[in-house]
Amino acid sequence: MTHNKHSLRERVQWFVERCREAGLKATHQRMEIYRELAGSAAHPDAESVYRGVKQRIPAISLDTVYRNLKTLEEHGVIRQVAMADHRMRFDADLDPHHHFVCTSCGAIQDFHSAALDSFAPPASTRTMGDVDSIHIELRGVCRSCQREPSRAC
Amino acid sequence: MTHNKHSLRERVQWFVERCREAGLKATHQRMEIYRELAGSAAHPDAESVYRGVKQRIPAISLDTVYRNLKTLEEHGVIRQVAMADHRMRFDADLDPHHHFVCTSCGAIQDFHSAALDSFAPPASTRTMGDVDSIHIELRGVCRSCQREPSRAC
DNA sequence: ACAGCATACCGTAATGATTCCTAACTAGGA
DNA sequence: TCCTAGTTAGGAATCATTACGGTATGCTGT
Repeated sequence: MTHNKHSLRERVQWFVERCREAGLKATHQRMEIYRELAGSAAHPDAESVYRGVKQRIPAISLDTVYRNLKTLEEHGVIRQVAMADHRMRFDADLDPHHHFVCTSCGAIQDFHSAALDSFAPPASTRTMGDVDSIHIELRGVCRSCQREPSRAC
Repeated sequence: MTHNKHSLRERVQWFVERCREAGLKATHQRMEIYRELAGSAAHPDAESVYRGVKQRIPAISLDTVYRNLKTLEEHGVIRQVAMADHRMRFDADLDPHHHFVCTSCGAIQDFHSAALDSFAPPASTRTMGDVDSIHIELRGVCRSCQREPSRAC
């Protein structure tokens, strides 16, 4: 299930074009890594992406997954989402959106908010530096965890 | 330099009371760890706290620092700040505030926003869970790094 | 001040996520 | 097809973080 208005096929095609522009080779492994990420709404970590891709490319190396996630992030094709459980997660959706993070199980859900999209940094941040991106996160306990406090989602 | 309206002495005193309430012993090491954190506006990671405390308690163990930071976080006395560079940083300021993160040197600066403090989560998040807090992160390059791109802040 | 008990401490070893190394391989252009 | 810079696989290395075992210390009641 995708979490984007474009089909997975369209997004992979878009991805290939971005790779060309960036001078990156559109290798089989690289495309499958992107496809795995774009096809998941769970904001998976590197290990999860690895497991998913491994089903289609059994010989894939974990390092290849890490290397490509890092490369793609550097080129702005995907985003990193920092979590408190010292695992980095990734997101292939570059459209403006925000995250609801469950402080109990760590699950991340996307949501949209026109009010937040139009948030302007207060004047007090001017002296700190130039803002490139804004990252908004709501924290709370998700419904599943409210029902079953012991279990992970 | 503190980043809080209360003096360091007041905050340590408050900390000791919170420890008592939580049934935690207010040991020398624990207090120094908190003091180190509360006295810094740099949101240090565990290693930095360790180095700072070590100047006053040379025999302190790195594990003691990690264990106490974790314990204090579990008791809500300090907060964890997740970073994309797979190191967790800590913050002794529990008042609502947000962060400007330099993508070049990793420095974190606090800022406040009354508008966000009173922000009401959109209806679409109702089904996800109950929102406890809103956390905003601005990413960009800080003034120091703009001047000296090569050096860390 | 002192005993008893739980908790916290230290040093070190282990774990888990991430990155490095390098020889072999591949995409994409000439 | 051929060349070559970029990429991969696999294992070893690194870094942050946590677990363990033995010892020491803070707290409570005497």
